[in-house]
Amino acid sequence: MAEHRYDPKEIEPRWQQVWADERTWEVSNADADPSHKSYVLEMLPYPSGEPHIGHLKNYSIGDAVAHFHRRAGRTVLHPMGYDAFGLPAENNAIKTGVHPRDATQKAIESFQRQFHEWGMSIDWSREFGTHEPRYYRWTQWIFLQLFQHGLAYRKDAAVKWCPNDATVLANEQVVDGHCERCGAEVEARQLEQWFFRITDYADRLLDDLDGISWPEHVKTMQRNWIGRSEGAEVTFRCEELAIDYPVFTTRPDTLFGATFFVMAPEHPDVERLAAGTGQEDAVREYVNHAMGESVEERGAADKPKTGVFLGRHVVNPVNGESLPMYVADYVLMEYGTGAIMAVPGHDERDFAFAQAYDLPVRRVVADQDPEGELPYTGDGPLMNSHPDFDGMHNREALERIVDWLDREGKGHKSINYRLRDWLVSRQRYWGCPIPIVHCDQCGMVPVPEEQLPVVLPDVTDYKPKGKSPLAAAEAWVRVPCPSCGGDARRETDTMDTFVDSSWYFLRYCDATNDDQAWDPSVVNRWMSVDQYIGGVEHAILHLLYARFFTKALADLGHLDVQEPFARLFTQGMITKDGAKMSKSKGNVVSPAALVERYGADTARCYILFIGPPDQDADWSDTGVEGMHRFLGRLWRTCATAADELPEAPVPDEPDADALRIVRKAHWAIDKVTNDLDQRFAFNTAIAAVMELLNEVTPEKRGAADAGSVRFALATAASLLFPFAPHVTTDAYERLTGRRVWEEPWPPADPRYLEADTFELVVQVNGKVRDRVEAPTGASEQALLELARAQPNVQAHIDGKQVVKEIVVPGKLVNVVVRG
RNA sequence: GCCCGGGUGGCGGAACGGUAGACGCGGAGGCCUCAAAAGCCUCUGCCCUUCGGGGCGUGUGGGUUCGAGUCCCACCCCGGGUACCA
Repeated sequence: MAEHRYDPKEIEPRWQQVWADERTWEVSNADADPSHKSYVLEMLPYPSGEPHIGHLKNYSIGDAVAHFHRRAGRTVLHPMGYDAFGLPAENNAIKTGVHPRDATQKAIESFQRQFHEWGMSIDWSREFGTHEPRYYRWTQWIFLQLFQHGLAYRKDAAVKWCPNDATVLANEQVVDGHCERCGAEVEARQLEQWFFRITDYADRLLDDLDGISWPEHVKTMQRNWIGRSEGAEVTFRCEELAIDYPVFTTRPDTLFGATFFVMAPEHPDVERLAAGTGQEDAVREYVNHAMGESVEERGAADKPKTGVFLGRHVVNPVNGESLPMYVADYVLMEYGTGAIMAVPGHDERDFAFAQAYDLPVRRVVADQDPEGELPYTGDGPLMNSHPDFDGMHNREALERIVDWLDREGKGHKSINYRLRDWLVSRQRYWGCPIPIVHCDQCGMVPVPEEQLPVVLPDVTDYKPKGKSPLAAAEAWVRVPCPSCGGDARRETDTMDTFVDSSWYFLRYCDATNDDQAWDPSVVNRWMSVDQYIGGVEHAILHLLYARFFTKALADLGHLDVQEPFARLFTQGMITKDGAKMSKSKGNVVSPAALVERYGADTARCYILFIGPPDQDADWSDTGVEGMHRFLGRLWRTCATAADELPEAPVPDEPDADALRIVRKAHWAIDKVTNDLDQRFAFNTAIAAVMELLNEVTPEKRGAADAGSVRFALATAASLLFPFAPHVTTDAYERLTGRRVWEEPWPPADPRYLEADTFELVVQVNGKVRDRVEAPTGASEQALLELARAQPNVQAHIDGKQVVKEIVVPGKLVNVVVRG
């Protein structure tokens, strides 16, 4: 008899070849029927170097979901592509002179090879890179759609500038005052840039979060980022200069407590306010200093409050009081109106400023203790305000005061957002060109659709110089104006790469369409993505932008869905020895090395077995060995059984040993199905298959008949298929002659889920005192009698008074005694 | 500071308010072998034991309950997000 040895190096390529030859995972748009389609998508990779362990986890999760959905009878769209534009390839080009396209292409090939070696069930007919003209042609088309509908615009604004990458950044790309990418300290600059009007969608982006199945913490992060605040805009007049200054406040109920007024250093009126007051020099000096501060310095929370008197006053509209005006850097120009009313009694920042500059503090909201410590930011009845409002709860007074202001023309309800418009232009080379031509006569002219794509030209110098390297491609820049035909120049900025990834999920639906970005009738049938899977680091940027694009494109009539990702799963990080893997730490686990040593099935299974996939997990080298042993045992047991045991059906009345393993098989079906369907509990699903196999090994299965053993083993292979597709396919074929991916997901037979007897747990005063075999359908009375008959139970209740008896049918009995 | 997660054996982790520690790793002993590798079997939370069993155990302190890792209150520690947003 032939010795069976588990050899992934032989098994895995053999089945990968079958899947490639037969294009097993391709789906036709004709089969996209909303009643049974499933769109399973993992975030597309940025192709740089080799795939890392996080990719393996991401795509192992996605592939398991895709397989499970397929075998549950759904038509699964499971595509793959590459987010290929971006700075790392360009920075590499500056260093080495290698064209970013070549470096990117090399990385893409490495990703492609490994995805194949991992056995991922991907529809390769829909593959693309976002750097290919056949893709970015449509990125440009979308830009023009937004431009033509006023959602893309150019304006001069204070923007965040990364001096190292020599480009502007979106607000979302600035982390603690530093460039998200390179870590350099970000500067503020006044520049004319391109923006997308995402703020128009703030309310919808907020409201529609309620309708999607996303992790609550991701929704919370988006809500905080959008930062909707309800309040009022209130007008304070500077009589000396006859200028009205509106301020935004969320606490109009504290208007009577305002004792001074503060403007941001960037406020355009600061200089003219100070003019002629004797404060000019002090103000100018302060403003210059504030402007010179880095974003990080200025943003430090514990920074002492500083500011300078402007020499002017404004009138508080509710009581006519005259309030001194200050300029202080704790007020931000980009939020609200760039000016605030200061209520030191009920705002910590205003209080700190008042302390520093010896300004009056007035309590206008009573605390539990009316003379309690200030500042008090909580609620309570108003005091020291106005006879009409004193004693009224501040939340009610808030409404009344705003109504009053409105009637008097001094203010009105208002809503403010933290969200800013999305700055999308970049002064860099390796990105999608913005399809706009600047003409002295006609202004900004969109490149006509039929001339798309505007192809990214080759340049020799990628180095950023404060303007795009494309500006050096003179022959490319100079074009006739599409409108008047006169001399004109192309826009030389490129788009933020987040633009590329904000619509790729739409292109997958109709990836080979050369006539349009997509056919709406096709997209409407595949979308929304049923299950999206990726890292939580994209909780704000990518996910917010993609939602915005989807809504904007829907408004323009190009698709019918409002939300791109119906369900989201965010995976945890894989660490090594508790630390993030990095080349500098030398603790990188390479998927390629893993697959080489153990095979893809082991690598994929272990990464899912290691713990709940949404949590961080620490890599263990010995843990992988264990998984490899398990897969080897599974394959060997199946292969041997296929050779040695005759083919036979499961008997109608299996004997005791057979019944045990058939029951275990159905238990495992039930468990794995639930773990996959209801939760993302891959770790416990795999553990259930391990338990099943442990019952069916030759040493453990006793006298079970061949049919029952074959059934249990085939079931184990079938259930493990979504995680370890090669070894299970091979084992299943040996046992049944059929292809497991063509088999429907097995149903659990309820007849086998419940046994004739169960183990009754007997407690006395909540402590387990015995366990005893009991018939499944026994009455409560019968269970009680059985329980009390046990000697050890007797010993614990003997001589004591039975106070109460609890019976949980099918589970336990608890006898409560006293004395 | 605020908002989320999370604290369970030597380790990763299981556990509808009902047997805490499934499954795996690691460890101990054994089988097979001339020997090894591979494989297989048994045991493995801590303490006590007359070997029947008993006591203690899920970050800490309270509470609810016949019964709490699970629910409630207060607190401690770790991780993440966010922070002059008026």
